[in-house]
Amino acid sequence: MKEITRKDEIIKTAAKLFKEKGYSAVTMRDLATAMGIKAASLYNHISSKQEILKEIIISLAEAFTQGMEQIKTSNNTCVEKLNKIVELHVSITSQNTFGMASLNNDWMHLEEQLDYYLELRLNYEENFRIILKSGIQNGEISNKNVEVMLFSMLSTLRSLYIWIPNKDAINVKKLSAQLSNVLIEGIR
Amino acid sequence: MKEITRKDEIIKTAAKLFKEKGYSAVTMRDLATAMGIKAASLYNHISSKQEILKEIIISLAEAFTQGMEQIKTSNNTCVEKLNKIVELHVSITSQNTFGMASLNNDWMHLEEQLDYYLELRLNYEENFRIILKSGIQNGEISNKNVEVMLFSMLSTLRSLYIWIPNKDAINVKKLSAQLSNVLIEGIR
DNA sequence: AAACCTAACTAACAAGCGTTAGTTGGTTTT
DNA sequence: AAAACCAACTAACGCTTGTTAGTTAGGTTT
Repeated sequence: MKEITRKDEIIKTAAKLFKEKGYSAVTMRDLATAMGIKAASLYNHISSKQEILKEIIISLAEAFTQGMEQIKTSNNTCVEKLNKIVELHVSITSQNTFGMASLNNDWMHLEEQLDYYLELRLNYEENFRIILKSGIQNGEISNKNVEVMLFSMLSTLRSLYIWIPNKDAINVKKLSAQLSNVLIEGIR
Repeated sequence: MKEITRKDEIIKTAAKLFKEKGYSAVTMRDLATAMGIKAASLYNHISSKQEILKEIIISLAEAFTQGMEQIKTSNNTCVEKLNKIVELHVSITSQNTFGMASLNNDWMHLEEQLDYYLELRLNYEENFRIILKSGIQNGEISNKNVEVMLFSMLSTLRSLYIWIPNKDAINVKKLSAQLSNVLIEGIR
Protein backbone atom coordinates (compact mmCIF):
# COMPACT_ATOMS: atom_id res chain seq x y z
CA MET A 1 0.00 0.00 0.00
CA LYS A 2 2.78 2.40 0.97
CA GLU A 3 5.43 1.43 -1.55
CA ILE A 4 6.70 3.96 -4.04
CA THR A 5 6.51 2.69 -7.59
CA ARG A 6 8.75 3.76 -10.44
CA LYS A 7 5.74 5.53 -11.88
CA ASP A 8 5.41 7.60 -8.71
CA GLU A 9 9.04 8.64 -8.99
CA ILE A 10 8.55 9.71 -12.59
CA ILE A 11 5.50 11.78 -11.69
CA LYS A 12 7.30 13.41 -8.80
CA THR A 13 10.31 14.25 -10.95
CA ALA A 14 8.05 15.54 -13.69
CA ALA A 15 6.24 17.82 -11.24
CA LYS A 16 9.56 19.32 -10.23
CA LEU A 17 10.47 20.05 -13.83
CA PHE A 18 6.97 21.33 -14.63
CA LYS A 19 7.29 23.82 -11.80
CA GLU A 20 10.51 25.23 -13.21
CA LYS A 21 9.57 25.52 -16.87
CA GLY A 22 5.93 24.61 -17.31
CA TYR A 23 4.41 21.49 -18.85
CA SER A 24 4.90 22.48 -22.48
CA ALA A 25 8.56 23.40 -22.12
CA VAL A 26 9.52 20.11 -20.48
CA THR A 27 10.31 17.34 -22.95
CA MET A 28 10.17 13.64 -22.34
CA ARG A 29 13.93 13.65 -22.92
CA ASP A 30 14.35 16.26 -20.17
CA LEU A 31 12.34 14.08 -17.86
CA ALA A 32 14.26 10.96 -18.81
CA THR A 33 17.59 12.68 -18.22
CA ALA A 34 16.40 13.82 -14.79
CA MET A 35 15.49 10.20 -14.06
CA GLY A 36 18.82 8.95 -15.38
CA ILE A 37 17.27 6.83 -18.13
CA LYS A 38 16.34 7.14 -21.82
CA ALA A 39 13.11 8.75 -23.00
CA ALA A 40 11.69 5.56 -24.43
CA SER A 41 12.12 3.82 -21.11
CA LEU A 42 9.60 6.14 -19.51
CA TYR A 43 6.90 4.41 -21.48
CA ASN A 44 7.39 1.20 -19.53
CA HIS A 45 5.77 3.05 -16.63
CA ILE A 46 3.50 5.72 -18.03
CA SER A 47 1.32 5.77 -21.13
CA SER A 48 1.84 9.36 -22.20
CA LYS A 49 3.07 12.78 -21.17
CA GLN A 50 -0.54 13.80 -20.77
CA GLU A 51 -1.13 11.05 -18.23
CA ILE A 52 1.58 12.51 -16.01
CA LEU A 53 -0.10 15.89 -16.00
CA LYS A 54 -3.45 14.32 -15.27
CA GLU A 55 -2.10 12.35 -12.31
CA ILE A 56 -0.48 15.45 -10.82
CA ILE A 57 -3.43 17.79 -11.19
CA ILE A 58 -6.49 15.62 -10.62
CA SER A 59 -5.23 14.04 -7.42
CA LEU A 60 -4.57 17.49 -5.98
CA ALA A 61 -7.89 18.90 -7.16
CA GLU A 62 -9.70 15.99 -5.56
CA ALA A 63 -7.81 16.50 -2.30
CA PHE A 64 -9.05 20.08 -2.19
CA THR A 65 -12.58 19.02 -3.02
CA GLN A 66 -12.57 16.46 -0.26
CA GLY A 67 -11.11 18.90 2.25
CA MET A 68 -13.72 21.49 1.41
CA GLU A 69 -16.48 18.94 1.77
CA GLN A 70 -15.40 18.20 5.31
CA ILE A 71 -15.18 21.88 6.19
CA LYS A 72 -18.59 22.76 4.82
CA THR A 73 -20.35 19.94 6.66
CA SER A 74 -18.66 20.76 9.97
CA ASN A 75 -20.57 22.95 12.38
CA ASN A 76 -17.97 25.62 12.92
CA THR A 77 -18.47 29.36 12.67
CA CYS A 78 -17.75 30.87 9.28
CA VAL A 79 -14.51 32.43 10.44
CA GLU A 80 -13.42 29.09 11.82
CA LYS A 81 -14.26 27.54 8.48
CA LEU A 82 -12.09 30.12 6.76
CA ASN A 83 -9.28 29.22 9.11
CA LYS A 84 -9.72 25.59 8.13
CA ILE A 85 -9.58 26.49 4.46
CA VAL A 86 -6.31 28.33 4.97
CA GLU A 87 -4.97 25.33 6.82
CA LEU A 88 -6.11 23.04 4.03
CA HIS A 89 -4.16 25.04 1.47
CA VAL A 90 -1.04 25.31 3.59
CA SER A 91 -1.16 21.61 4.38
CA ILE A 92 -1.64 20.33 0.85
CA THR A 93 0.80 22.82 -0.63
CA SER A 94 3.57 22.11 1.86
CA GLN A 95 3.34 18.44 1.01
CA ASN A 96 3.54 18.96 -2.74
CA THR A 97 4.79 22.38 -3.82
CA PHE A 98 5.80 21.03 -7.22
CA GLY A 99 2.41 19.61 -8.05
CA MET A 100 0.69 22.80 -6.95
CA ALA A 101 2.62 24.69 -9.62
CA SER A 102 1.09 22.45 -12.29
CA LEU A 103 -2.34 22.79 -10.77
CA ASN A 104 -2.07 26.55 -10.99
CA ASN A 105 -0.24 27.02 -14.25
CA ASP A 106 -0.79 23.99 -16.46
CA TRP A 107 -4.40 22.98 -15.94
CA MET A 108 -5.29 24.35 -19.38
CA HIS A 109 -3.13 21.66 -20.95
CA LEU A 110 -5.33 18.92 -19.61
CA GLU A 111 -7.18 17.16 -22.39
CA GLU A 112 -9.72 14.49 -21.43
CA GLN A 113 -9.85 15.69 -17.82
CA LEU A 114 -10.18 19.41 -18.46
CA ASP A 115 -13.94 19.60 -17.99
CA TYR A 116 -13.78 17.51 -14.85
CA TYR A 117 -11.08 19.75 -13.40
CA LEU A 118 -13.06 22.89 -14.19
CA GLU A 119 -16.10 21.41 -12.55
CA LEU A 120 -14.16 20.68 -9.37
CA ARG A 121 -12.70 24.16 -9.32
CA LEU A 122 -16.02 25.89 -9.87
CA ASN A 123 -17.57 23.82 -7.12
CA TYR A 124 -14.74 24.64 -4.75
CA GLU A 125 -15.02 28.36 -5.36
CA GLU A 126 -18.76 28.28 -4.93
CA ASN A 127 -18.45 26.61 -1.54
CA PHE A 128 -15.87 29.20 -0.54
CA ARG A 129 -18.23 31.96 -1.65
CA ILE A 130 -21.14 30.52 0.34
CA ILE A 131 -19.07 30.52 3.52
CA LEU A 132 -18.16 34.18 3.03
CA LYS A 133 -21.77 35.14 2.29
CA SER A 134 -23.23 33.41 5.31
CA GLY A 135 -20.50 34.98 7.41
CA ILE A 136 -21.65 38.39 6.26
CA GLN A 137 -25.26 37.48 6.89
CA ASN A 138 -24.70 36.52 10.52
CA GLY A 139 -22.36 39.44 11.15
CA GLU A 140 -19.13 37.50 11.55
CA ILE A 141 -17.63 39.06 8.45
CA SER A 142 -17.77 42.71 7.46
CA ASN A 143 -20.11 43.59 4.63
CA LYS A 144 -17.65 44.18 1.79
CA ASN A 145 -17.66 43.04 -1.81
CA VAL A 146 -17.76 39.24 -1.66
CA GLU A 147 -15.99 38.74 -4.96
CA VAL A 148 -13.12 40.99 -3.92
CA MET A 149 -12.73 39.09 -0.67
CA LEU A 150 -12.91 35.74 -2.40
CA PHE A 151 -10.45 36.78 -5.07
CA SER A 152 -8.00 38.19 -2.56
CA MET A 153 -8.00 35.13 -0.34
CA LEU A 154 -7.87 32.63 -3.17
CA SER A 155 -5.06 34.47 -4.93
CA THR A 156 -2.93 34.35 -1.84
CA LEU A 157 -3.70 30.72 -1.10
CA ARG A 158 -3.09 29.67 -4.69
CA SER A 159 0.29 31.38 -4.71
CA LEU A 160 1.51 29.53 -1.64
CA TYR A 161 3.45 27.05 -3.76
CA ILE A 162 5.81 29.83 -4.86
CA TRP A 163 6.51 30.84 -1.36
CA ILE A 164 6.45 27.83 0.93
CA PRO A 165 9.92 26.38 1.36
CA ASN A 166 10.11 22.94 -0.08
CA LYS A 167 10.38 20.83 3.05
CA ASP A 168 8.07 19.16 5.51
CA ALA A 169 9.89 21.08 8.21
CA ILE A 170 7.36 23.84 7.73
CA ASN A 171 5.08 24.42 10.70
CA VAL A 172 1.67 24.18 9.11
CA LYS A 173 -0.28 25.36 12.13
CA LYS A 174 1.89 28.39 12.74
CA LEU A 175 2.03 29.57 9.15
CA SER A 176 -1.71 29.01 8.76
CA ALA A 177 -2.37 31.11 11.83
CA GLN A 178 -0.23 33.97 10.59
CA LEU A 179 -1.81 33.86 7.17
CA SER A 180 -5.34 33.72 8.52
CA ASN A 181 -4.59 36.65 10.76
CA VAL A 182 -3.33 38.81 7.90
CA LEU A 183 -6.07 37.74 5.52
CA ILE A 184 -8.94 38.08 7.98
CA GLU A 185 -7.87 40.85 10.33
CA GLY A 186 -5.92 42.90 7.80
CA ILE A 187 -2.62 44.63 8.38
CA ARG A 188 -3.70 47.90 9.93
CA MET B 1 4.44 58.85 -32.09
CA LYS B 2 1.02 57.37 -31.43
CA GLU B 3 0.61 55.16 -34.47
CA ILE B 4 0.23 51.42 -34.03
CA THR B 5 2.78 49.49 -36.05
CA ARG B 6 2.33 45.99 -37.40
CA LYS B 7 4.88 44.87 -34.85
CA ASP B 8 2.70 46.23 -32.06
CA GLU B 9 -0.26 44.26 -33.39
CA ILE B 10 1.80 41.08 -33.46
CA ILE B 11 2.98 41.59 -29.90
CA LYS B 12 -0.53 42.30 -28.72
CA THR B 13 -1.91 39.21 -30.45
CA ALA B 14 0.95 37.13 -29.09
CA ALA B 15 0.25 38.30 -25.54
CA LYS B 16 -3.34 37.18 -25.94
CA LEU B 17 -2.26 33.72 -27.06
CA PHE B 18 0.45 33.51 -24.39
CA LYS B 19 -2.18 34.19 -21.75
CA GLU B 20 -4.30 31.28 -22.93
CA LYS B 21 -1.61 28.63 -23.37
CA GLY B 22 1.69 30.00 -22.18
CA TYR B 23 4.73 31.03 -24.22
CA SER B 24 6.06 27.54 -24.90
CA ALA B 25 2.77 26.13 -26.13
CA VAL B 26 2.15 28.92 -28.64
CA THR B 27 3.83 28.31 -32.00
CA MET B 28 4.77 30.92 -34.54
CA ARG B 29 2.20 29.25 -36.81
CA ASP B 30 -0.47 29.75 -34.16
CA LEU B 31 0.47 33.40 -33.95
CA ALA B 32 0.51 33.79 -37.72
CA THR B 33 -2.92 32.20 -38.05
CA ALA B 34 -4.28 34.55 -35.40
CA MET B 35 -2.86 37.44 -37.42
CA GLY B 36 -4.27 36.07 -40.67
CA ILE B 37 -0.86 35.64 -42.31
CA LYS B 38 1.80 32.95 -42.77
CA ALA B 39 4.42 32.21 -40.13
CA ALA B 40 7.33 33.37 -42.26
CA SER B 41 5.68 36.76 -42.74
CA LEU B 42 5.98 37.48 -39.04
CA TYR B 43 9.72 37.82 -39.50
CA ASN B 44 9.27 40.96 -41.58
CA HIS B 45 8.30 42.64 -38.34
CA ILE B 46 9.99 40.82 -35.50
CA SER B 47 13.36 39.14 -35.24
CA SER B 48 12.41 36.13 -33.14
CA LYS B 49 9.81 34.60 -30.88
CA GLN B 50 12.03 35.49 -27.97
CA GLU B 51 11.95 39.16 -28.92
CA ILE B 52 8.16 39.15 -28.58
CA LEU B 53 8.36 37.81 -25.05
CA LYS B 54 11.04 40.32 -24.15
CA GLU B 55 8.96 43.25 -25.44
CA ILE B 56 5.91 42.13 -23.49
CA ILE B 57 7.61 41.48 -20.18
CA ILE B 58 10.31 44.11 -19.95
CA SER B 59 8.08 47.05 -20.82
CA LEU B 60 5.68 46.01 -18.06
CA ALA B 61 8.41 45.37 -15.54
CA GLU B 62 9.83 48.82 -16.23
CA ALA B 63 6.41 50.40 -15.83
CA PHE B 64 6.14 48.87 -12.37
CA THR B 65 9.64 50.00 -11.47
CA GLN B 66 8.90 53.54 -12.55
CA GLY B 67 5.61 53.59 -10.68
CA MET B 68 7.25 52.33 -7.52
CA GLU B 69 9.98 54.95 -7.83
CA GLN B 70 7.40 57.71 -7.84
CA ILE B 71 5.58 56.23 -4.86
CA LYS B 72 8.67 55.82 -2.72
CA THR B 73 9.89 59.37 -3.32
CA SER B 74 6.50 60.89 -2.55
CA ASN B 75 5.91 62.12 0.97
CA ASN B 76 2.76 60.18 1.72
CA THR B 77 2.07 58.08 4.76
CA CYS B 78 2.93 54.41 4.43
CA VAL B 79 -0.70 53.37 4.19
CA GLU B 80 -1.23 55.95 1.48
CA LYS B 81 1.78 54.54 -0.32
CA LEU B 82 0.25 51.06 -0.12
CA ASN B 83 -2.93 52.47 -1.60
CA LYS B 84 -0.89 53.89 -4.43
CA ILE B 85 0.77 50.54 -5.03
CA VAL B 86 -2.60 48.84 -5.29
CA GLU B 87 -3.72 51.51 -7.71
CA LEU B 88 -0.53 51.02 -9.74
CA HIS B 89 -1.25 47.32 -10.14
CA VAL B 90 -4.90 47.79 -10.99
CA SER B 91 -4.06 50.50 -13.47
CA ILE B 92 -1.31 48.68 -15.35
CA THR B 93 -3.14 45.36 -15.27
CA SER B 94 -6.43 46.77 -16.54
CA GLN B 95 -4.59 48.25 -19.51
CA ASN B 96 -2.81 45.02 -20.42
CA THR B 97 -4.27 41.89 -18.87
CA PHE B 98 -2.72 39.73 -21.57
CA GLY B 99 0.79 41.00 -21.02
CA MET B 100 0.47 40.58 -17.29
CA ALA B 101 -0.10 36.86 -17.77
CA SER B 102 3.27 36.57 -19.51
CA LEU B 103 4.94 38.67 -16.84
CA ASN B 104 3.65 36.29 -14.19
CA ASN B 105 3.94 32.94 -15.92
CA ASP B 106 6.57 33.15 -18.64
CA TRP B 107 9.35 35.28 -17.22
CA MET B 108 11.53 32.17 -16.80
CA HIS B 109 11.61 31.77 -20.57
CA LEU B 110 13.42 35.06 -21.01
CA GLU B 111 16.94 34.50 -22.24
CA GLU B 112 19.21 37.56 -22.54
CA GLN B 113 16.91 39.68 -20.38
CA LEU B 114 16.31 37.21 -17.56
CA ASP B 115 18.88 38.68 -15.17
CA TYR B 116 17.68 42.19 -15.82
CA TYR B 117 14.08 41.17 -15.15
CA LEU B 118 15.02 39.43 -11.90
CA GLU B 119 16.90 42.52 -10.81
CA LEU B 120 13.87 44.71 -11.40
CA ARG B 121 11.61 42.32 -9.55
CA LEU B 122 13.91 42.00 -6.56
CA ASN B 123 14.22 45.77 -6.39
CA TYR B 124 10.45 46.22 -6.57
CA GLU B 125 9.82 43.74 -3.77
CA GLU B 126 12.48 45.34 -1.59
CA ASN B 127 10.87 48.75 -1.94
CA PHE B 128 7.52 47.23 -1.07
CA ARG B 129 9.06 45.60 1.99
CA ILE B 130 10.62 48.86 3.15
CA ILE B 131 7.27 50.62 3.03
CA LEU B 132 5.69 47.91 5.16
CA LYS B 133 8.55 47.97 7.65
CA SER B 134 8.54 51.72 8.11
CA GLY B 135 4.75 51.56 8.47
CA ILE B 136 5.19 49.15 11.36
CA GLN B 137 7.92 51.30 12.87
CA ASN B 138 5.76 54.41 12.99
CA GLY B 139 2.69 52.53 14.14
CA GLU B 140 0.60 52.89 10.98
CA ILE B 141 0.68 49.16 10.35
CA SER B 142 0.19 46.41 12.90
CA ASN B 143 3.27 44.51 13.95
CA LYS B 144 2.77 41.22 12.12
CA ASN B 145 5.16 39.08 10.08
CA VAL B 146 6.37 41.36 7.28
CA GLU B 147 7.01 38.55 4.84
CA VAL B 148 3.51 37.17 5.28
CA MET B 149 1.99 40.57 4.66
CA LEU B 150 4.19 41.20 1.65
CA PHE B 151 3.45 37.79 0.23
CA SER B 152 -0.26 38.12 0.73
CA MET B 153 -0.54 41.53 -0.88
CA LEU B 154 1.77 40.73 -3.77
CA SER B 155 0.00 37.44 -4.51
CA THR B 156 -3.31 39.19 -4.79
CA LEU B 157 -1.97 42.05 -6.89
CA ARG B 158 -0.10 39.68 -9.19
CA SER B 159 -3.22 37.62 -9.77
CA LEU B 160 -5.28 40.60 -10.87
CA TYR B 161 -4.77 39.74 -14.53
CA ILE B 162 -6.86 36.60 -14.09
CA TRP B 163 -9.70 38.51 -12.60
CA ILE B 164 -9.94 41.97 -14.11
CA PRO B 165 -12.32 42.00 -17.08
CA ASN B 166 -10.45 42.81 -20.21
CA LYS B 167 -11.72 46.28 -20.96
CA ASP B 168 -10.86 49.85 -20.09
CA ALA B 169 -14.42 50.17 -18.82
CA ILE B 170 -13.14 49.09 -15.42
CA ASN B 171 -13.25 51.75 -12.75
CA VAL B 172 -9.66 51.76 -11.56
CA LYS B 173 -10.26 54.04 -8.58
CA LYS B 174 -13.23 52.11 -7.29
CA LEU B 175 -11.70 48.66 -7.63
CA SER B 176 -8.45 49.87 -6.10
CA ALA B 177 -10.33 51.28 -3.12
CA GLN B 178 -12.21 48.03 -2.55
CA LEU B 179 -9.04 45.99 -2.84
CA SER B 180 -7.05 48.24 -0.56
CA ASN B 181 -9.81 48.06 1.98
CA VAL B 182 -9.86 44.28 2.01
CA LEU B 183 -6.09 43.93 1.95
CA ILE B 184 -5.38 46.53 4.61
CA GLU B 185 -8.40 46.43 6.89
CA GLY B 186 -9.15 42.73 6.54
CA ILE B 187 -12.55 41.15 6.22
CA ARG B 188 -13.64 40.87 9.84
C1' DA C 1 14.92 -25.59 -15.79
C1' DA C 2 11.28 -22.96 -17.84
C1' DA C 3 8.38 -19.19 -17.83
C1' DC C 4 7.51 -14.70 -16.54
C1' DC C 5 8.17 -9.98 -15.07
C1' DT C 6 10.66 -5.67 -14.65
C1' DA C 7 13.08 -1.99 -16.30
C1' DA C 8 16.18 -0.69 -19.05
C1' DC C 9 18.04 -0.27 -23.99
C1' DT C 10 18.73 1.05 -29.50
C1' DA C 11 16.66 2.65 -33.51
C1' DA C 12 13.47 4.91 -35.77
C1' DC C 13 9.10 7.36 -37.19
C1' DA C 14 6.02 11.10 -38.61
C1' DA C 15 4.81 15.48 -37.25
C1' DG C 16 5.84 19.89 -35.79
C1' DC C 17 9.21 23.42 -34.43
C1' DG C 18 11.60 28.25 -35.21
C1' DT C 19 13.70 30.30 -38.74
C1' DT C 20 15.95 31.63 -43.44
C1' DA C 21 16.14 32.58 -48.41
C1' DG C 22 14.31 34.37 -52.16
C1' DT C 23 10.23 36.31 -54.55
C1' DT C 24 6.10 39.14 -55.64
C1' DG C 25 2.75 42.74 -56.08
C1' DG C 26 1.18 47.00 -54.45
C1' DT C 27 2.13 51.59 -52.53
C1' DT C 28 5.01 55.57 -51.59
C1' DT C 29 8.94 58.47 -52.43
C1' DT C 30 12.16 60.50 -55.41
C1' DA D 1 8.95 56.91 -64.82
C1' DA D 2 12.25 54.93 -61.69
C1' DA D 3 13.61 53.59 -57.25
C1' DA D 4 12.60 52.20 -52.79
C1' DC D 5 9.80 50.29 -49.44
C1' DC D 6 6.27 47.40 -47.28
C1' DA D 7 4.08 43.29 -46.13
C1' DA D 8 2.85 39.50 -47.70
C1' DC D 9 4.07 34.94 -50.09
C1' DT D 10 6.25 29.79 -51.27
C1' DA D 11 9.58 26.53 -50.24
C1' DA D 12 12.56 24.58 -47.52
C1' DC D 13 16.20 23.87 -43.79
C1' DG D 14 17.90 21.30 -39.74
C1' DC D 15 16.37 20.09 -35.41
C1' DT D 16 13.28 18.54 -31.74
C1' DT D 17 9.01 16.56 -30.40
C1' DG D 18 6.15 12.53 -28.36
C1' DT D 19 5.85 8.01 -29.18
C1' DT D 20 6.35 2.99 -31.01
C1' DA D 21 8.64 -1.43 -32.03
C1' DG D 22 11.54 -4.72 -30.89
C1' DT D 23 15.38 -6.34 -27.90
C1' DT D 24 18.06 -7.54 -23.74
C1' DA D 25 19.75 -8.55 -19.16
C1' DG D 26 18.66 -9.69 -14.53
C1' DG D 27 15.40 -11.21 -10.82
C1' DT D 28 11.32 -13.85 -9.31
C1' DT D 29 7.87 -17.33 -9.70
C1' DT D 30 6.31 -21.70 -11.24
